[in-house]
Amino acid sequence: MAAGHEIDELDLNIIRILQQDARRPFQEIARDLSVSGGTVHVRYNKLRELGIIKGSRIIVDMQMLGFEVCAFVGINLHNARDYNIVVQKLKDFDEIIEVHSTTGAYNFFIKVVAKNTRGLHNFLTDRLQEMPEIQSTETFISLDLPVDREIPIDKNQIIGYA
Amino acid sequence: MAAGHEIDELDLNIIRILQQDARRPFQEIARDLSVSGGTVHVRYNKLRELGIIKGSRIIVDMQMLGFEVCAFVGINLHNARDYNIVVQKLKDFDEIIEVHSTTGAYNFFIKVVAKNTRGLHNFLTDRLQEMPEIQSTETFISLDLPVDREIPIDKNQIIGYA
DNA sequence: GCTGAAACAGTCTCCCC
DNA sequence: GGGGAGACTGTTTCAGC
Repeated sequence: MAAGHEIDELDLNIIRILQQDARRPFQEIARDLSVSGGTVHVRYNKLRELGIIKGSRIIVDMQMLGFEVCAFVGINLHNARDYNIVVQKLKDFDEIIEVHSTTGAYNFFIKVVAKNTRGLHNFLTDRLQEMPEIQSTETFISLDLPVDREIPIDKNQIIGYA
Repeated sequence: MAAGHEIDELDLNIIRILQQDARRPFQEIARDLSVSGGTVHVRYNKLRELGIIKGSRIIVDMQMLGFEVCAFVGINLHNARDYNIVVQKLKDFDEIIEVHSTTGAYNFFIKVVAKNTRGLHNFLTDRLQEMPEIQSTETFISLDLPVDREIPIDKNQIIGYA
């Protein structure tokens, strides 16, 4: 990390709090951490500029929004050099919310949401498997998500951490 | 959905905006959507009470926080009825940020972060594969994440949506 | 169910230490 | 680099429609 941008325990505490609740007022955070609101603000801006904090999102209930099904799909290409073409095409499918390029048995690993199993089936057969670059796919439907949490930052495993 | 709690286009627009930036002031949202700040506030409270909005998180740069490696691990159990025991044990590993129970070739599919490949290797061999309930694992290291986005809610696929 | 106003609280900047 | 003051802005409640 660039000189003069070391991350300290205060930064980590701010991140830790905002990982639980991104809308938490800086003043409240300041009180919890026994610093002034201005300090929290300055640190937050620094973390955003450094790119450590990339943004924020509300967490929505997928099922209540009508997406009953979540699945992972392993994708094999005929030709690994179609990488960029395939990424571009995958981006155009709204159902796909993550595309990972992976080592191991698949070229890509994608996370997909669908309204129901029929929607997933249509997506897989009519759209994904129609792509000429794709050789084969394997689907894993997520039936339950017993653990879903943020990356732990308590461990001081920080680059540039003093 | 319970009567009297229909979700309308205004609710969806509020969700859509907050999915991009959870810290966006309600007043700004109100101006964008040509309603009063009070209305946005009431709608937000309703969506939280209904559980459609479950919370919010900042998005942090995993790599800058010292987690260089992200991987998916498919897990097979000797005995599917060890489900609960295994979930409990997996919860205790800080490296594991998602545990999915899946159909297909694996009983579980987990998402793991680690400091580096050595950390991942230690986790897999010394800790995960030491669990007696686990028969086998298969690891897919995520080398790149070209797509990472929120579930689309533009499509009116909402339960109870008028 | 929404608006607009009013009281309260938080943001954000800046100057001083 | 942090604290505190101050102007600005947002939050939250509520009477009135």
